Amino acid sequence: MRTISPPVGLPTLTETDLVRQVAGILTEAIVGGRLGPGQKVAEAAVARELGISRAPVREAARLLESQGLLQASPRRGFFVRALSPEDVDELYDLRLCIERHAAVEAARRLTPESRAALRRQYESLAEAAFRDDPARVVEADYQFHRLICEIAGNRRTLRLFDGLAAEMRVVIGLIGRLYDDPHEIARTHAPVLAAIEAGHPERIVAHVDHHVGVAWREVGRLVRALSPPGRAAEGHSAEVLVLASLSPSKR
Amino acid sequence: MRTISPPVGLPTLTETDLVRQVAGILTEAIVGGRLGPGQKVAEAAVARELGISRAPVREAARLLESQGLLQASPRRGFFVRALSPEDVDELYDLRLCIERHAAVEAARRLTPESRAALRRQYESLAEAAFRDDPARVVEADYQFHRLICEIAGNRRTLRLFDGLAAEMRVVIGLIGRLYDDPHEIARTHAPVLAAIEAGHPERIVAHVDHHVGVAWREVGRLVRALSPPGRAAEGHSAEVLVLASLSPSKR
DNA sequence: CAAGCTGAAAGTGTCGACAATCGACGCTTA
DNA sequence: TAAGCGTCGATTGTCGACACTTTCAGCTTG
Repeated sequence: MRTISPPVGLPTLTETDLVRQVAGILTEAIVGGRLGPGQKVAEAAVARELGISRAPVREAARLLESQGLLQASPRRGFFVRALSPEDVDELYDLRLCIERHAAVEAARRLTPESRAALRRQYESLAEAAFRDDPARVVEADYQFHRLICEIAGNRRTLRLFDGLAAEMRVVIGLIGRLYDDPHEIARTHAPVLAAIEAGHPERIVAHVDHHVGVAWREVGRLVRALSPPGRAAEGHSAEVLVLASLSPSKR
Repeated sequence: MRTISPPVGLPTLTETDLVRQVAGILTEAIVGGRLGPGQKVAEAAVARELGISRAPVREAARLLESQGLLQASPRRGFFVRALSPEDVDELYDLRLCIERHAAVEAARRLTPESRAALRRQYESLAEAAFRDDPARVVEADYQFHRLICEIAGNRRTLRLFDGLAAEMRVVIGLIGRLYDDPHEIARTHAPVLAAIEAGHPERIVAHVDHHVGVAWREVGRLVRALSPPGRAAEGHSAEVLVLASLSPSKR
């Protein structure tokens, strides 16, 4: 689970919270592709597999529902949210909207430290691309954009970004390697970094628009290609889910 | 409870869901000011008062936590989120960001029907302002902006807007009458409506910026004024909460 | 008199159980 | 043979209970 934005003044209490643990496990299973879109998430099965009762599972499912990862159907249970092409458009439309704003704001607030961090993140991305490591490219890509939101300094925007990213990862996890040419990522990220460092709002917006737009079209194309026959993952929930086990702290 | 986006093709099933009912009741109590910021929401007390068990209350509380209305403190319970001046800034920063975008998009997608609906909403607002009815002004104001997001056609943006609005209403409900001069609302809304109808992106952004900016400063000022001594509402949870009762359908 | 300690009370986290409901299978019937 | 209906199993929605934690009032002590 990503660093949950520390509420206000709470000491970021123990993570020995079954609900959050289960939410993390389910999230990981979903974005990792082990739970495919449309697949049912039976609370009893999850509880049995994790060796806990159904109550924490229910609450975790409710949490993930509010994040858009699961979809609740009353009296029928929870299902992994299946993303339609329209969903992808909505997701990217919203993401572009906030990321433009965040990038401009990040440039305004850029400090030597955050600037260095952003550069480091870019380097890490470029290296992953150079090594042709799709998984790490996706991760570094995500972290780069997340860092921009973080530097912008609006915790709500950051939380929103995390939520959008989680939803998208359902798709991305499915697709596996997102880009045919990993090097293209580095190429489209560089101008964004440069624009933020230069601090010209119009240029920032233009480059963010271009960069996110590329990803938008790419993902949209892939989802559209997968969408009609994508019902293959309607698997039954009877089978074992192979969830990650709970941390050994408790039980 | 807002119109839950009809999943895929489901017939918008029964709302006889205790969890959602409780969530609605608590939301109403919070935005209505009966539960003040920082006040504890003891699940046992709520369950007792509503005559149900704690399980649905817990899940509803988690739902509201994800919406930002409540704040969970492990092992200590749920508290009504108290908004600091920084929170207000974050909220409005994000709201401005998406509302700009939504207004431009709404203008692009404006149909005769949606245009008429927007005008109607504006009229309703102007009338409430003319009659000097603060409660209805706040409501009509909200509905006007919500309609813009709705016309923009991105369901996620709309949901986000609803979430932000709910958080803000915690403050607004406290403040009571938001504006000293209700007529000013009508004055600052008119150019927004006109700009959307005209369809000039730059003008739309400019007017939305101005209009939301006014509200931002206004709310910010009020919250800042209330913030230091605002701890008065630290009431105990032992007292009766006077929640709205459950619909008579069940139990 | 203030500070720390101790105990009880209240409240949360989790569990197992039961009833209501949904979906599926098989049976009856035209 | 196909459509309609009833029954059964599985799963959800909700409940009450128990253990542990936190809180707070009263007491002890420096």
